[in-house]
Amino acid sequence: MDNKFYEKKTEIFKALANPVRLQIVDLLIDGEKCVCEIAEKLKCEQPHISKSLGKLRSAGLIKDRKDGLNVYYSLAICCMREFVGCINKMLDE
Amino acid sequence: MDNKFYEKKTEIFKALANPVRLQIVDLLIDGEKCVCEIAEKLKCEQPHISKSLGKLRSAGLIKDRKDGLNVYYSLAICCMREFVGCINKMLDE
DNA sequence: TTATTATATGCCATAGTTGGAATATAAATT
DNA sequence: AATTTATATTCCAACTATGGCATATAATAA
Repeated sequence: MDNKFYEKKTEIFKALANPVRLQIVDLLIDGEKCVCEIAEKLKCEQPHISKSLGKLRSAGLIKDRKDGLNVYYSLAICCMREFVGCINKMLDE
Repeated sequence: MDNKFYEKKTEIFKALANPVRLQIVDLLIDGEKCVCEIAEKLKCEQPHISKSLGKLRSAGLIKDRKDGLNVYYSLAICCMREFVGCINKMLDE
């Protein structure tokens, strides 16, 4: 199979392979949030959250919307909810 | 949320965050395969494939079945096929 | 027992990731 | 224009992953 395909796919899973970024995805499953809201809920430094969001965004998993001083992030792919749900169910066992 | 939950979940995505391991998952979507079969199809060294399978297995994504000298691996979670399908569709665009 | 075959493990240099602290940018307010 | 607030970027030391090669294990066959 083509290299580029698997490289892009790898980037997607790398973006998800971090506890803070997975928590961000879980927050966004409940609807769009701005950076400071996420930083506050996860009790993380703002630059850390900003970098985490950048990684998720450049992998194509989330999108952003600017409004004044705030930047709001939300999920960009449909199947995230289902897959995370399935993984959660698997982890329950 | 509890640390252990997100650590385990992170381990799952880390296991998937590698082009060779993603290719292995794609092969296993078509049915169980032994190590040498996978190594041959992916044109990789056997130790490399063996370590890759070990990582996928300890994350709980695949399971193994021994039969004589061979060890056959297959997918252990249901939703892998759907999620990979969705990611592939997303990458087409 | 010895040889063969399939698989797993250990070692290791290189490359990539992590998150903290300081700093930069950019929009809104005074 | 100066200040404030939200977000993004840079630098960097500590940590972790990567894959090649040699070697170990384990099952079968001769």
